[in-house]
Amino acid sequence: MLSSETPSLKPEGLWQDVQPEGSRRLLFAALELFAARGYEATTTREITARANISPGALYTHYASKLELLYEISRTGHILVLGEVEQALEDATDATDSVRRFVSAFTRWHARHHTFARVIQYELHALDQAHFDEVRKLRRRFEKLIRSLILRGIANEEFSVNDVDIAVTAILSLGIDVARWYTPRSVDGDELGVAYAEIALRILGAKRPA
Amino acid sequence: MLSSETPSLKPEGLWQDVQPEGSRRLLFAALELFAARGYEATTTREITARANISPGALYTHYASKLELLYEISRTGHILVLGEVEQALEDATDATDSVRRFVSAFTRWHARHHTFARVIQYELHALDQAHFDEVRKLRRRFEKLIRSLILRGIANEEFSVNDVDIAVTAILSLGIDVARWYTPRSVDGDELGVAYAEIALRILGAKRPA
Amino acid sequence: MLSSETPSLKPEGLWQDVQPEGSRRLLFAALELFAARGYEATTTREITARANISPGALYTHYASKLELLYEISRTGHILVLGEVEQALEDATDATDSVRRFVSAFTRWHARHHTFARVIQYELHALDQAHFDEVRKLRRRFEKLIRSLILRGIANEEFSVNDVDIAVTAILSLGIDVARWYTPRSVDGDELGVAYAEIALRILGAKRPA
Amino acid sequence: MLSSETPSLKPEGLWQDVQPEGSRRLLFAALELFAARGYEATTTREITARANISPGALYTHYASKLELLYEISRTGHILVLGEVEQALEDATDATDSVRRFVSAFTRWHARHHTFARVIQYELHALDQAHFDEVRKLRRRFEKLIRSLILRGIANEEFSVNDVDIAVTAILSLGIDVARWYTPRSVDGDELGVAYAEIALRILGAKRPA
DNA sequence: GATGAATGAGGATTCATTCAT
DNA sequence: TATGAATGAATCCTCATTCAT
Repeated sequence: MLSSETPSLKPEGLWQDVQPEGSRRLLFAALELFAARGYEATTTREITARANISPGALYTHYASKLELLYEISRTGHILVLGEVEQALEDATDATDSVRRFVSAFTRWHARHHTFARVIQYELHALDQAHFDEVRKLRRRFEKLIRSLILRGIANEEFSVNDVDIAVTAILSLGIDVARWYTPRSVDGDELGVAYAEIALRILGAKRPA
Repeated sequence: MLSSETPSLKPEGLWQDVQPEGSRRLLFAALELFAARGYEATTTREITARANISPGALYTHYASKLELLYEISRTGHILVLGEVEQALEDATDATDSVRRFVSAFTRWHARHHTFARVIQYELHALDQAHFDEVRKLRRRFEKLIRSLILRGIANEEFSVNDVDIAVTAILSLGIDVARWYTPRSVDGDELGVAYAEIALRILGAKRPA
Repeated sequence: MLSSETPSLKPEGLWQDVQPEGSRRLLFAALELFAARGYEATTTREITARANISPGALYTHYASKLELLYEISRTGHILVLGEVEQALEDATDATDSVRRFVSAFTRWHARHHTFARVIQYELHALDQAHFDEVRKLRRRFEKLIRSLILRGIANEEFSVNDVDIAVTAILSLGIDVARWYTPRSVDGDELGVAYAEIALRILGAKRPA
Repeated sequence: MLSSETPSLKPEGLWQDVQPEGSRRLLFAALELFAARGYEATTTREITARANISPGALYTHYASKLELLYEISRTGHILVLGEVEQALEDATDATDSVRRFVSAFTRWHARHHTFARVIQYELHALDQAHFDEVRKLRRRFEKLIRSLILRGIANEEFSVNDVDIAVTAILSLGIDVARWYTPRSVDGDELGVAYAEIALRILGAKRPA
C-alpha cells in the first residue's frame, strides 16, 4: 500500500553511487517507512522486507537501525542545502535571493515530502553525537536566510520588526510543508512561488512582484 | 529530570474535574512523556511510574495506552479551540479578528508547547476512528480562519492571491511553533503579537496596526 | 535428561527464603543449566522453561541473565564460606584446623559439584564490578588457609618450603573437585577426609593422624 | 590488546608444518581467543579478524568452528603427552619418575597456560565423537601416573592410602594450574619443581629430595 | 583459495496487557 | 480500585555458515 500510492519522486541520482546495491535499497526502504510510520514504529524486518533482503542483512550494511536514520538525515539535509545554494547562484538583490531561497526550500519540501518528513520530524531519535552533526547542517539554513534578510534591510529593500522572528517564520513555513503536503493539494512549484511571495510580504519587501 | 526543567505551565484548570485522581495524574504523566519522547518511545511503565501508580493500574483508568493519547489529543484540541473562540468574542472587523485568532493560537502553542507537540505530531499513532474525531476538530480551525479571511477580502481589508495557501500558511506558522519553541527563545505573548502582525502582512491587510 | 540423572543434593535450606517463588525456581533452573552447559551456552528460554515460567518472566525477577549468574556466584561463595567457618568452630591446633578446613571445603565441592562448577568456572562471564565482588569473597578462603598454615609453621606443626605454593595447591585440590567429581566416583565425606590427609602431607605435618 | 599482554610462549615448532599459512594462523587465533573468552563466547569473525583473513575463509580451512576446537584440543593433548614422555626417558626409580612427570606436566600447564586453559576447560563444547577421541588421550595421563605410583608402592618407595585418590589429586594439581596461573605469579620451572615435591609428599615418598 | 555479501534461525530483552489476589 | 507477577508476541541484533564471484 505504501509503494503504490506515492511513487515518491526520487531526487534524481539520489544515493545513486551508494554501493553495494543492498545498502542503497535499504536507504530507500527505510526512508519511505520512516516517513510513513515514524522511526520507532518501523521495524527492521519491515525495512529489510521492503528492501528485499533477509532480516540479518541490514547489519552487513549499517551498524544499526539508528545509523540508517542518521544516513538519511544527513544526506537529506545536504540535498536541500545543495538545492537552495544552487538556486541562489544567479540571484541579484536581496528580494530576488529570498524569493529563490524560499521557493527552492519550499519546493523541495513539497516534492520530497516523504524525505522531508523524516529529516524534519524523526531527528529526536538520533543520539546526541549524530544529532549534533545534523544540527550543524540545520544552522546553515538559518544563517543563510538571516544574512539575506539583513542585506535586504540594509538595502532598504525590506522592512522588518524582528529579524529573529522573521527568520523563524520563513523557515517554519517551509519545514511545515513536510507535515501537511500531499501531491493532491498543490503543485510543488506553484507552492514555492506562492510561499516566496508570502515571505516577501512578511519581510515588507518594497517591490514584491 | 523531566518535571524540573520545564514546569509546564498547566492550562489553568486543565483536567481539574477528571476523577479519580489517578486518571488525572496519568493524563499529565502521559502528556509530558509523549511530548518528550514521542508516543511509541514512551512505555506504559514510564507513564505509571511518573503517575505514581502500579503498572497494572493504568488499565483501571484507561482501556489502553492509545486511549490516553486520544484523550490528550481530544482535550488539547478543545482547549485551543476554546481559547481561540474566546479571543474572538469581542472582535471587531476582519483585521482585528485575524489578529486575535493568530495571537491566541500562537500563544497557546508557545505556552503549552508540550501539549501542542503531542496534539500536532503524535496523531499518526491514533487509529482511524479516533483520528477522524480529531480531524473534525482540526477542520474547525481551518474553517474559522478561512471565513475570517474571506470576510476581509469581501470588505477589501485584505488582498490575497490564493486563499487556500494563505489559510495553510497562517495555521502552519502557529502549529510549527510546537516544534521549535522553548521557553528560552521568546515569550509566548510577544510571539503571538508578532505572528499576528506577520499574518496580516501575509493577507496584505490595509491597516496592519 | 538433566533433572533425572543428577538429583542435585540441594543444600538444605538453599534460597529457601527467596521470594516470590518464581525467583527461587529461576535460581535452581539457572544453576543446573549453567553447570551442565556453561553460562554462554545456556539460553534464557531454557532457563525459563525449566523454571516453568514464560520467557519474559525472567525479567520480572532479575535484570538480566547475568544478574542470575551473579546471584548464584555470590550465594555459592557465601555458602562454602559458611560451611568452612562452621567446621572451624571447634578446631584445636593448626593441624586440626587444616584438616577441618580441607575436608569441609572438599566435601562441599563434591556434594554440590553442580553448584561448585558454576562458581568456579563461570565467573569469566561476570562484568568487572560483579567479578570484583566475588573476588573479595574468594580472597577470604586464601587468607583463611594461609593463616592456618602460618600458625602451624610457627607452632612447628608444619614444615613447608613455600607458603604461597602450599596455599595454592591446597585450594586448587578442592576447587578442581568441581571439574571431575561425579557421585559415582567417591563419597564426598570420604573424599574430604582423604584430601585433608593429603593437605597435611603437603604441609609436612608432624602428626597427620 | 590480547596479543600484547601475554606473548604466549608458543611451543616451539607448534603447528609449524600446518599448511597453508591461513590454517596455521587460524589455529593460533582461535587458541588465544578460546582461552581468553571461552569457546561459545568467541565468534568466528573474531577468529578470522585475528587471523587476518575474511570471515568466509575459515571454511576453506576447517569445516566448522568446532573442528578448530577439536584440532586445538587434540594437538594440545599430544603436546603435553610428548613432553611428559620425553621427561620420563631417562628416569630411574619411581620417585624420580614421578618427579619428572609432575614437573613436566605442571611446567607445561604454566608455560602454555593459554593452551592449557582450552584443552582443560573447553572440552564440553565438543561433540561426543570428538570428545571420546580426546578422552582416550586423557586416559593415558592417568594410566601413566597410576603405573608410576603402583611401581613406587611395590618398591616401597611410596606409602599411599588410596591410589585412586592420589592419582586424581596429582593430576588435579597440574590441571588446575591452567585456571589460576599468570606469568606474574611464579616461574613455570620453579612451579614444576615445587609441585613435584608436593606430589612426592602426597605419595609419602621415603626420600623426597 | 579467498572474498564479503547474504542468509535465517535464534539470541537476550522489552513491553502492552492480563489477572489472581 | 489497586497491585505486581506473569504473559507471549514482538523487537533489535548476532552469528555460524553459505555461495556467487
